[in-house]
Amino acid sequence: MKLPPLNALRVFLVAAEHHSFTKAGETLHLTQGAVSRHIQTLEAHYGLPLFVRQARGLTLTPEGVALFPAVRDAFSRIEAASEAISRRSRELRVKASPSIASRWVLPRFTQFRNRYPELMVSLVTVTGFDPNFKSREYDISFQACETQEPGLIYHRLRGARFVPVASPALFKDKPRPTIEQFLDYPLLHPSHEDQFWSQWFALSGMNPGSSIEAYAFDTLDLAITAASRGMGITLAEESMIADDLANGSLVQLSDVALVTSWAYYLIYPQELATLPSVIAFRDWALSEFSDSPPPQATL
Amino acid sequence: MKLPPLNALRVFLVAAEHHSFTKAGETLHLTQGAVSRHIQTLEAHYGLPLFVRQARGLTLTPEGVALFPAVRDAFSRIEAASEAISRRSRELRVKASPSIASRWVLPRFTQFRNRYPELMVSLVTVTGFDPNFKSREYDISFQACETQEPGLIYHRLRGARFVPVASPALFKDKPRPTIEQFLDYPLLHPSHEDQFWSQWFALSGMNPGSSIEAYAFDTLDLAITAASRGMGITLAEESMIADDLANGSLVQLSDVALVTSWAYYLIYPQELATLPSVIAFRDWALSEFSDSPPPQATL
DNA sequence: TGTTTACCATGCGTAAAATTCATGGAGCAC
DNA sequence: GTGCTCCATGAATTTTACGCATGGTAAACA
Repeated sequence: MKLPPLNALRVFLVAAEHHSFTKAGETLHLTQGAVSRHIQTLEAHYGLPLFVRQARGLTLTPEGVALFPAVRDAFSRIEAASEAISRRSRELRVKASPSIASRWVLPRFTQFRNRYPELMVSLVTVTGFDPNFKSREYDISFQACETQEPGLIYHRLRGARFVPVASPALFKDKPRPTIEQFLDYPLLHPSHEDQFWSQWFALSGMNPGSSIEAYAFDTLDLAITAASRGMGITLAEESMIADDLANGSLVQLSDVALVTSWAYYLIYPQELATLPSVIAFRDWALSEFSDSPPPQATL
Repeated sequence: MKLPPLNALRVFLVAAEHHSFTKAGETLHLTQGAVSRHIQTLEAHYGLPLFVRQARGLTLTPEGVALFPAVRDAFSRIEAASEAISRRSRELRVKASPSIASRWVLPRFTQFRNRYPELMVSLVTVTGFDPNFKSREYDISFQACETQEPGLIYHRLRGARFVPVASPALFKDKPRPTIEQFLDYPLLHPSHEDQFWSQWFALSGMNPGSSIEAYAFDTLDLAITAASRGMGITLAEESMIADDLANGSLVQLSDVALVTSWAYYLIYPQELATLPSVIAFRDWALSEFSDSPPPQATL
């Protein structure tokens, strides 16, 4: 393949559009002389003139006329493809369940946006999980799961540990309840399905039998919010209540923690692994949401 | 318009085709390091990787995959257009009538081809004249004419001057005929239409009346050829018989020359005036077929 | 007609970019 | 481990691009 000098071609394109070397130079932030030389280079390459230089403006030779649309189309094709892949590197859609979004991600999100101001990060809080990212509604996902799908990359963030918490206002002047006294209060359940409370009581050495009555909530987040408003005692995932414990809106009522078989992961498709936006978010998320130290809110 | 570095794009294209920087370097006559740097430039421009470097071969990232066909198509578009206009600069189709072709052009044609070996020159000998070059069957034309069409460029080569010639063998041992004795021999007429012989006799001060019987030929060339074979006396255009006079196959029988109102021109469309091939041929033809000195054959 | 004006061309010096060379390092095969 | 094959990279060099200033030309102007 014997291509003409490509930079000269771009100069040719602009000069042909302007019918002027001088104006082309202004557009390209070049001097008129530089434009003239580029055109000369191109004309030397083809061995024929592309412009007819007249004192009264510049016109294209038939060869220049033939070349012009090809160059214009070629460059606009490159421009379109470049624009498409550039956009992908600047945008990032992060998916998280409502609980994780409000309790984990949102408190730290501004920090990330400040560190990477050129990234257009958006938070998607669809419930449910598209296991293969087929819908392409998001690029990277915070997700609790037990099994792994092929084609996806999983970074384990932390296991889930549930501890009992309640608003201090719930007890007013009374002392905080012992485990045995939990049943005197409304028990809030962070799920409709899992039997967190009975598992936790079993772990504590109690067997309350079928006497557990709990108000079930859709999400972990709602149960925590309800508890902090004094509606009762809930089991809360440890990493989600750092803020509330710190500002006193919740108190932890026991050190007994229910550890689930599943864990929280950061997940993204293998083919996005090279995107700088994905890499940046992954590295940041792994350092922020890592296992050992319960994360501190940094608003 | 914000285009990526174009030379780097070409390197990217070749590297993507070879799945190897080293092989791309060989193809492009560059070192492997230079290719590596070009790719780095491009990746820095986009802010994302285009290749996945593995010890076992090179693969494209999804962004590289997206970019590849656009670059390939864009460059092949440029290449096609370049090829088209390059070909136009290397090819030249010269039109001449059979007479001019065989008597003027052909004897000197090899000289031109030797001087411009890169030009693909072809000789088109259609009879008749497409006055506006509309058929596009030829680029430049030797043509006898009186009027000029707009949009065409005319270079006058020489007026036509007809003188009587014959083969010396026609007269054997007899002396060459005087003008009065011409009628004793067959008169060959180089045209079906024009009355060259009667005009020429008038010019010589003779009035042979209607007694002129002439064998008419289609072209000037045929009449000359017939005369050189001893078939009779013909009027021949001066510039077409230099060879024959020089090698003795024809002798000129009088200095009286019939000058026509028309002349021979070299003609080409204005829009081809910038083509180097046209310019080269025009300059050569003007010096070769110029008016004053009767051209010498240079085979 | 002479002058101005608006172009493009070009010689020269400099700044920037491309390229090479030599070397280093990482993964794979044996 | 050892060799092999790639790609990355620091430093030096060559090449190229560029700006500046100037010159030339043809149209427009007055």
